[in-house]
Amino acid sequence: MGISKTSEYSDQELIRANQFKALGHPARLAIVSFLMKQKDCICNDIVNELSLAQPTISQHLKELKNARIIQGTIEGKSICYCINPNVIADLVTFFNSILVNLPSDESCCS
Amino acid sequence: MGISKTSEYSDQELIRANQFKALGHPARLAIVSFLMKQKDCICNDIVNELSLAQPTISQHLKELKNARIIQGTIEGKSICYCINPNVIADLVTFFNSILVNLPSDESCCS
DNA sequence: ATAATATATCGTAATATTGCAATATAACTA
DNA sequence: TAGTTATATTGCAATATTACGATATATTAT
Repeated sequence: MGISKTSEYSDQELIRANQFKALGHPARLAIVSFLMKQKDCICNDIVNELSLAQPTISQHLKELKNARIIQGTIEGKSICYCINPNVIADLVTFFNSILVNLPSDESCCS
Repeated sequence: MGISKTSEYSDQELIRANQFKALGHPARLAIVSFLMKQKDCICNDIVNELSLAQPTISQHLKELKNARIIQGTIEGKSICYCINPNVIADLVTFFNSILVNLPSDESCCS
């Protein structure tokens, strides 16, 4: 009957939720901000930048990578991470479509 | 030295992370989708819509409300929830600013 | 081959989240 | 007032996340 009463959640919903979950931790958000500020690829200056141990950063990077927020390529003995522009563009579209679908008058709940 | 080596995380980062955390669960995302589809305010048809118990929905609504993603107003004996357009607009801006700051050529990590 | 550097994985403790039954609260209704 | 409906809160078990030391892997340098 409802969104999840029949099928649980759709793949789309699960993927989307996973993207937000990945962004929903200050350390991971800081990693994204850092990658953004650097313009070009940054490898593990991130470890020196955040006050977290290397395995912890590695774990956070893995989650961001699973959610496709970032991507990494091997660059000699280090790894070059950067933001995946497609996912970010997709998120812009997602929020824009919410905005567009909202009632124009904000009379509701105000 | 780093983002969090001196001060932990900034208020902005914590607020932002909290917004994403709120969106980072399929049930809460389904609530947002549902509110979006309804255009006007929906109260607790949500409970009938999702396959979760009423206290669980109430808890999820609380988290969305804390993160300012939704807002609720009392409407007689029920409560009218709807999406907060300001936060959504702010998120559009957030992701747009990431897009704008990315290097134009995607040579990096490709 | 050995050492050094960069990163990932494993195991595990501490903590947080999720989901719900039971119960409380608040507002209408008869 | 008592009953009903809509929602919130509490308490708690099951599960997931976070952080990190120890260790593994992979690449480059000597």
